[in-house]
Amino acid sequence: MEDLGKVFISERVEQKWTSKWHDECCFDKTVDNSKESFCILMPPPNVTGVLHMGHLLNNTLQDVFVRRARHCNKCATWIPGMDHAGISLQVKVEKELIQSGINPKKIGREMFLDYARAWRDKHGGMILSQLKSLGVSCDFKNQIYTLNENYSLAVLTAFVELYKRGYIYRGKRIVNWCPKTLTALSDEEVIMKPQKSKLYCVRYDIVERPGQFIDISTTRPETIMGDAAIAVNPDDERYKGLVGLHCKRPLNIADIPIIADQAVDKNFGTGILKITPAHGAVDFAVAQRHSLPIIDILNPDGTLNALAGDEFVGLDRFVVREKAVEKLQMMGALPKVEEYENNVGFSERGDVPIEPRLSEQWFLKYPKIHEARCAVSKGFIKFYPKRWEKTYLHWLDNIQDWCISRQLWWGHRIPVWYKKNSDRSNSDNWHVSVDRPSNIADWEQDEDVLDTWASSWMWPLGVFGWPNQEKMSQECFQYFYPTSVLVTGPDIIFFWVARMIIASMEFLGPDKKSLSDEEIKERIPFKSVYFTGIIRDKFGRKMSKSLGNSPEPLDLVAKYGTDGLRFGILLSAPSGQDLIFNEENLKLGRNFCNKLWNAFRFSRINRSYKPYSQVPLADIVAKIEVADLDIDDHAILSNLIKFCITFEGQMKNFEVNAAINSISSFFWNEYCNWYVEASKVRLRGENKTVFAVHDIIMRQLLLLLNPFIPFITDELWNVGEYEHNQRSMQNLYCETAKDLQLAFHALNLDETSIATVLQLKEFLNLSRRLISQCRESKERMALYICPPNEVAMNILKDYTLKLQQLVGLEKIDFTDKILQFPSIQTPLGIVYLHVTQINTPEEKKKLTLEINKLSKLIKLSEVQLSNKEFLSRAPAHIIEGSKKMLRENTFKREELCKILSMM
RNA sequence: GGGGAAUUAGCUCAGUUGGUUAGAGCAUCAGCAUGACACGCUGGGGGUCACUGGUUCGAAUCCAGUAUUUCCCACCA
Repeated sequence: MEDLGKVFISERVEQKWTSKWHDECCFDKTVDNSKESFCILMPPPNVTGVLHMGHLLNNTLQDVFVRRARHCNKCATWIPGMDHAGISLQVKVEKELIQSGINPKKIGREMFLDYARAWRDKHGGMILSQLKSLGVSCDFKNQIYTLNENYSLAVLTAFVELYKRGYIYRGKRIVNWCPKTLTALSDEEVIMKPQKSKLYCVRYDIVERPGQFIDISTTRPETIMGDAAIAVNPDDERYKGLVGLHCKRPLNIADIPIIADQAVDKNFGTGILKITPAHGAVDFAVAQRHSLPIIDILNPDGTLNALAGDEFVGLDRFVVREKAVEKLQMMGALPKVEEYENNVGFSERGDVPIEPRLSEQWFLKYPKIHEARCAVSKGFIKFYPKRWEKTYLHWLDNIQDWCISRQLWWGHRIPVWYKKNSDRSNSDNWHVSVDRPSNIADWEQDEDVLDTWASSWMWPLGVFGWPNQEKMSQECFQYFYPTSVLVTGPDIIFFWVARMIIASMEFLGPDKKSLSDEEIKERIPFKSVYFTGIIRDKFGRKMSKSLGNSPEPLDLVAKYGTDGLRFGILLSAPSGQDLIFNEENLKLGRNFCNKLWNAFRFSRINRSYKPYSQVPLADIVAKIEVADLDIDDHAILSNLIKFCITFEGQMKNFEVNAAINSISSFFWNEYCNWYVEASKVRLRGENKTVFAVHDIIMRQLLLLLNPFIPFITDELWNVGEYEHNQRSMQNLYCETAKDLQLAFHALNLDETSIATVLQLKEFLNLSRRLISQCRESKERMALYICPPNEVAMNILKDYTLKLQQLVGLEKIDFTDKILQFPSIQTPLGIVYLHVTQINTPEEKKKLTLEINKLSKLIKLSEVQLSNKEFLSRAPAHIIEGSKKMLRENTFKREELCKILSMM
């Protein structure tokens, strides 16, 4: 065996294993019909993105799941991809063009797209290569990009099909308009932010009643010029007489009617609402009901147009707000201004307030809402943690039509052509098809592209080549669909998760108006959804570029090693909760790896016989001499099985954090701190059985740990020569608890050894406490033990050698007398420490304290056991337990009292 | 306004259907070069389980209410 250094140095092995895995095609998609399939689709990162902590967590989890699946004898694949990131990329390219003096709007669509593609090729896709270096085990040869020809076909086919099925329509409606990126947005892309603003009270004169006026509250005086009416609630007694009259619009002066509409809230402000049909969703609805004119005073970029009147034309909306206020004040039409906090919608990408704007867009009325609902509520798709189901269902219950067109160039261009010089509002003049019309010269294509999410929602179908049947079978759709688990953040539950489910319900299989439960089950895109937490900094803030509170993942790799980083991040990720990032945990991850490294070094140290070649578990077990097995061997092997059962359950339920803690606790506490230490005495004698037990534990740990820390485990697996000819352990089978039980059958493991070892542990702990309290010098000391019975005596006698080693004692002796030494009670008897000088008052104080504590417990038990209700209602084992405790504590107290009386 | 989640040691969190004296890791304190590991080992201290009621023989756990924190949805008057 080669010489391993004291410290595990991650970077020495990472590169090697990354290339090895990919050279050996460990992660290539294959189909093995004898095995269960397992498939994860990577949520495609934005082509514009760079690796951040969220990706790290998300992809580490996916990697853990897929690697674990491979060890569980599943035929597993993980398909990576990349999202073209519509607005995001377009904004980036525009910025770059402007910086180099090019007006992106003027160069035309084709040239812009050339620039965009060039940008993508140069800067795009950083993440995937960064992920590769983090050890993710996806099939990099099989990357899907949302603008690929095949994938685009899926996106466009979906559009065309939905149009044919009557779900897509073109409409002139109020949409969320981003004046910065000059495109419409979906409701989901609007972020509400609380803003400190002002509530202006504006005075409108009543035309028919000179000298009379009404006051109206508004936060947006710049839209007054677009007012088409003034509305009150029909039930509002105060204003009943006004309905049907007119009032004077104070800016861009005109007479506008006073109308009554239910949409007005009597209790807000003065109870009067100004109606600006082109610039508010409610207002637009009111205007439609009352056939009001629509006065659109805004340009797409947020400046005002001629309809606003000469004095405002060309000015920005916020400049106009100030000017309007000034003017109203001069006119005496502004009786009151109050400070006011309200929520304002911001454009997610542009980060400016969105403008509700009337415009013509493509809308989708969601299909298969009921089915998408059932898929989750009936448990065909399981959410982890389950509570996100409510959020999902609530969204579906309140779903609004989706504006899917974007006024951008980068993306999937809407597959609709209009007859040249014809009326576009008449659908007779449309050609809606994946293929362009044959006499293309007579047609012009819709200028817009689809919302990026209207392409990513096809992900589970598109990656498998839908709708092309040939491609689908080539991509093994039948075998891998539905995919196993989707790992993503809850922040895109509406954007993406819900929509993927809807798309799958609608498009998989024949077109049907509704689906049976069986059909829903067949169409689900994934069986489980694992929602990760959101990574926050230690102040609980989201990690973001603007706050600068996100560490650079690759720096962390350099500091803690990839394995340490992976382990650390999972350690701090309790399931179902946001996680507070703490670099301390990464240190723990690194330390864990180092501990594993050294435990391995220990298990291989000083071995005279040759390393194994190709070692199946059975061969190692066969090296054990059953007669040589001692209590610790029995206990550690029994514990290994117990721990594996726990671990398997946790992994099955996606409790990664808990699983890591179990494995860490078994490895560190049971194995390193107890078994390794206890076995040192026997290892002096080249005990084959002990070597074999170490080997079994190490081998199993490496297999179980591999999904979490793939580099170090593969390295050790090979150094340890569990496999001959330096093969990676990636696709090896990991024995289950059941397999272990079978393999250990011939060993006749005694499970009661676990309890006995627990007693020994406590005995040891208490003895050590006594020693550390009363230690007089660095010399080794002597203990005298007074066991309460034969059984305890025998346990201790068998263990004497180990005890001496573990406590570092000069001598252990047994006694049946009460000695004048400092003492402590243990489950295996009273222990006396031989000292030259005893501090009697101190000892007396200690004993009295202990006696008092016992007395309290005894009292408690007595009270409980004298309670008739308790005796008649509590289950037998609880009563028995209480009695046993009373007995034991009474006995203990008597013992201590005796010692005390002798002092 | 509607809904979700959280509240347990200084910090981060476990605590399974109520049941013996509430756990872990980190931090802290003390000790230790003990045949892998100081990225380590050993031991100690530290909790009125947010609060108030209720159900129960028995409540961190179940119920009701209160408080605080937090997230999501709705909302440019």
